[in-house]
Amino acid sequence: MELGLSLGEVSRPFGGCTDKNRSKMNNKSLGFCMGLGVGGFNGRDEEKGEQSDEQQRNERRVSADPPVQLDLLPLAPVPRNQPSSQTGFPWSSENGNSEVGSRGFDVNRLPSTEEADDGAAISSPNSTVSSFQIDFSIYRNGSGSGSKRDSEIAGLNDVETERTSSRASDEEENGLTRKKLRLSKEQSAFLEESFKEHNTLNPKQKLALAKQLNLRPRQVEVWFQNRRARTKLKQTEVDCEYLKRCCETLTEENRRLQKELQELRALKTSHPYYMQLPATTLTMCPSCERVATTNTAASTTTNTTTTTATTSNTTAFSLNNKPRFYPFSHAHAHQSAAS
DNA sequence: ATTCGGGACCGACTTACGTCA
DNA sequence: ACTGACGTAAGTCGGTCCCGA
Repeated sequence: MELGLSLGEVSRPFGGCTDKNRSKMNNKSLGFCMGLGVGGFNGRDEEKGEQSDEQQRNERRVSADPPVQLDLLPLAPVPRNQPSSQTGFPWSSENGNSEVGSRGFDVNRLPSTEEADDGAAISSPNSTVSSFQIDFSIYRNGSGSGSKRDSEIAGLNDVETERTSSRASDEEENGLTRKKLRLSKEQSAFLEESFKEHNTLNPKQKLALAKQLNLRPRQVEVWFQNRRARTKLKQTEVDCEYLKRCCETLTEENRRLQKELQELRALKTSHPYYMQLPATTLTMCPSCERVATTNTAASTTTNTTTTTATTSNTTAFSLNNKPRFYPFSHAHAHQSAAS
């Protein structure tokens, strides 16, 4: 059994928040998503025919123990298709233009040797690179708006690039562990955008991204893995904070109810005949949410007012926001007036 | 139809590097 | 210049799934 909470940009935290579901909720909505996994969800095989094996495998994994999902906060709509159209991800365009186009900055790799790294699919006639080309080379000469640090990070000049590449390749050739190299700001931003589109990659997407960013497919894969891990960690922290607040709220509610119970017991003690009412049917006014008895005992309703009914719905965890019913019903001025 | 081995992928955990205060 | 904290790229391990023999 799984209890899942997600707050913020929900990135498929558990089965109920699948990409598909989220796309129905204006995709990357900001919202709160709470789930209780009880198993038995059965609607995951729809539209499988249009998905790659990888996507299907991902969905199977995610929905293995799908929860009952509860969205607690309104979801802020985000215009659909914007990221896709702006960034032109390879998998979001099928115009068949397989031209590689611009060359990326070479941070970590020797492009000539990388093609064979994860298979030869890059040069496939069905390459999805197509219109996905962004000329990252504009960042290389430091003419952008970046600071000195930015230009150091993002705009590796040719000398640095050459040095970096040769260093990496030298170490790889020597069989040593390759030094960890930071992705450029633009590479990270681009990966980030694609992550917003798909937080998992199929092999096609991975290869296309790798080619576009001039990275090894393995680097793209690792980046997405780490990105998912970071998202999950962040989400856990947020959920933790939220649950903490919920706990505090419930503690406060509990304390108040205990106090109220004491008061009611005291009331019962001081008015021993107060509870000796015949069985009644409790009804509630929809406007003021106060309760009154409706049978012959209705005439016995009192004007005693407690704070309970009016405060119960201020609690975050009041069940379904339904007011509670108390046998010590409140006086119902307009109800009696109507009768 | 079932079993088994291999490959691909993932999450979790860890390591190590780069950056910054 | 040095150092510790932090972010993150990358390695490792175990689990799952799929596919073909």
